[in-house]
Amino acid sequence: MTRGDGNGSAGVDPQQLWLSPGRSGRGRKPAFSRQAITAAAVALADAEGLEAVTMRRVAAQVGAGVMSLYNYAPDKETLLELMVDHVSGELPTTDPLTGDWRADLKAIGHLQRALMLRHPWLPAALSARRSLGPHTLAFLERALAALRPTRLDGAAKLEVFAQLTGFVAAHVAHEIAQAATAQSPDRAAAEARYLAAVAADGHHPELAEALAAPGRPLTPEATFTRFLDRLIDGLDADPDTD
Amino acid sequence: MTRGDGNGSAGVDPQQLWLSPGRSGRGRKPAFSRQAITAAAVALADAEGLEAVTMRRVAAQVGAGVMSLYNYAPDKETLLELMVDHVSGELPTTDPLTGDWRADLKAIGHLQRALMLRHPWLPAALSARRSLGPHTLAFLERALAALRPTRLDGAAKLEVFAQLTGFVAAHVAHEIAQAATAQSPDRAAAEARYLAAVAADGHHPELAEALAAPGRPLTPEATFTRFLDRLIDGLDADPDTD
DNA sequence: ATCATTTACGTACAGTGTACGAGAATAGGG
DNA sequence: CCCTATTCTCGTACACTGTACGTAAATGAT
Repeated sequence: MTRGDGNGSAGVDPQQLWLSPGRSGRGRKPAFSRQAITAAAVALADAEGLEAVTMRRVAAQVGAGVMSLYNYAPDKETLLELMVDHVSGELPTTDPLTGDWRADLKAIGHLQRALMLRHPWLPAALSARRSLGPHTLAFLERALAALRPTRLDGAAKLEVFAQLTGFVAAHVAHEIAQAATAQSPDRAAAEARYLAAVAADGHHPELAEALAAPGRPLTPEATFTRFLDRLIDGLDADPDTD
Repeated sequence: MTRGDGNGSAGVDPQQLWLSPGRSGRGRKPAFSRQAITAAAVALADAEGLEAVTMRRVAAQVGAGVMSLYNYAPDKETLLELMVDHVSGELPTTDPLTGDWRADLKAIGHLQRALMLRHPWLPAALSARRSLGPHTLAFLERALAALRPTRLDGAAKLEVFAQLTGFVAAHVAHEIAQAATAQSPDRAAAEARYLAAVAADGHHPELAEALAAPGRPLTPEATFTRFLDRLIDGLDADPDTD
């Protein structure tokens, strides 16, 4: 019992998903499509957040029976992967590159951030999910092209892309959380009150000082740009310089 | 629609948790403790992952009835916050700082990474959770102290800490996922086969080349250090230089 | 002893993902 | 044209989730 979970010997290709829808013409015609189901799930997540994406609600959205969804995705995890790749299709992959790999990489980071702001559930859905659907791959291809002027080896380029994506996701998640508390006055007030109390207890002098001298607030955009620039400017074109 | 999501009017202090255990002596004595319950939940997560942390299993672990847990934490979300702060207590906060703020910040990053590797559920639990328990605050205090030599204003220091934490979490999440697939031979083989197929389709020349010239593999440790150094070395001590 | 207060926890309920299987639709072969 | 294999739809059922509610027990103050 418990779950059987058995990661021991599942043994199915996790990427078989992306290959071969493979209709053989025989049998009943599908009444829905992966596209439609995925799009419905995305619409639901956009409107009400990731936790609103339940099999029942997605089914209702597309007008299908709940169990019919399982003909298009073997389980909910997979549906989430489909969602991630679906919205990744919004990322442009044909704009010309400038040839300045740092500038190109920064542009890629900004594209990712914009996508995540448009789909606030994306950072959460992305974390720990490592799927590589066609749209994700197309964007990866573009990032690798941007990195061509560097002399990084293949593994290092892939690592840079993963790192960049993770960094942007972490930043946007933080950004969204901050915006959410800022938009709810009572929540913001409660947090401010709590921090003030902590600062007043005498055990957190640095925090007290930081809160006392906040500085002028920057736009999230500016903060993101600053950190992204720092990260990318720090990257080295040649791996063997240290 | 779009974002409304309806957090509209919850309105309870989210930080009241950390203040006032406030026993007035009256009434039945508690048979358990927040500490014990939190520790049990952490042990469960360490052993079987975050999804094994259910109220029923935690209760069984500490020998309590399920509903008794709700006397110690108002809901599961809160229990997760308690868990985060609990393990944050493992972070040292009294080692002397060197005065070299970059080196100190790097050390802080390495401490965070070590903690997350010890508790692999931590990156997931951390993402989108923005609680500030006493241990988290103590560590924040330390980070602020490390940043004292800079001329950053308060908000910028806090931002640096949040950014660093997010960066480390993203990296470790990636690192853990990678280690997991590497450890399961069939999964790794399936992924390799899939990528090889994609590389062979002719539409992903950059990916094909990257896979063909992987370079010698680096340890996760080395990769982390490299990126962390890049990020921190890129930080500026003075906010007004651009 | 009474009473207000606090905690313990059994029961119950709405909601989750999904296994199973019965029925409907389709296409090819006789 | 029926037959049959195949593919799809989807109702029902089950194990499991978080937690609201209510009752019973324990405690300190009066």
